[in-house]
Amino acid sequence: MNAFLDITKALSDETRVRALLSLRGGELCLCQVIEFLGLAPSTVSKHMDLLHRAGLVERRKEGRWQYFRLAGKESSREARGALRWALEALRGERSLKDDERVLSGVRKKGLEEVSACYRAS
Amino acid sequence: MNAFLDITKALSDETRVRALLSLRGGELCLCQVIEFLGLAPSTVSKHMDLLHRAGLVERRKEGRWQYFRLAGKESSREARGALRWALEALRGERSLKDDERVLSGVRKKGLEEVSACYRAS
DNA sequence: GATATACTTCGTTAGTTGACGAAGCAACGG
DNA sequence: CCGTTGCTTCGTCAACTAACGAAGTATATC
Repeated sequence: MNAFLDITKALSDETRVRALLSLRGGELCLCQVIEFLGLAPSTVSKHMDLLHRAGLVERRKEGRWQYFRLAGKESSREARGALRWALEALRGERSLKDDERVLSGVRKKGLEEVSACYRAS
Repeated sequence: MNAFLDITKALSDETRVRALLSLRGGELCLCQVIEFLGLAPSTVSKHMDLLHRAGLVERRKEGRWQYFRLAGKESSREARGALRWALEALRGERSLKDDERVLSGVRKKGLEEVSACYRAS
């Protein structure tokens, strides 16, 4: 029940769902998610931590960068089931079209450029 | 996205999840859910309304009684998918064993007896 | 080492939520 | 009608949460 509630709570905030879906195209560095969402680093860090603790997202540290990707085979059965459902339920969601556009921009930039942008704000 | 968030928010509260699962054995009157949860009628009414608005539950009014049952074919594709996932994820959940016991007691009682009990509290 | 960079932790603040009880509404029973 | 009963609505309160910025930590780079 607790694992289930951790998952549903993680999925019950729009910002977190957008962050989760931003990983559909593959792994992203935290600074890329920050740029994508346009929120304060501390806020995004906390969101990603929540997604991770729910098991929906895996993290990988490489130097100073924290990379996140969607949960895979290493994650719990419950988290993978939730992820499968969420991705299916939100497939083609119209209200997320803008996000996809912004995201492809973020993905094209190098990490340095993204970081510079986040530094400037 | 809004429909999705309505569903995840509905599922992100333990009490609501317990109420939802209490309908697995078939339709229940609100007063039975009240007795099952042991909460104030106004509180339970609001919880069931939220579940209904998320599409996870259908309601039926018969005289003074409000009956609730799990979403069926009349509900949205999204709600049915969510329900399928939630039921599967929580199948056999150990922490809900007590609930099942209490629930079978509530189901055995007639509606009048349940109401009397709820009146007394 | 010193500086910068990527991220996290902490404290604050505004808005949300779950609980309750009181009062209201609707349907049945006298 | 009039009271009772099942449920809903409303106002209140305590607890939680998302957002921020400031300060802290860890990892490169000079």
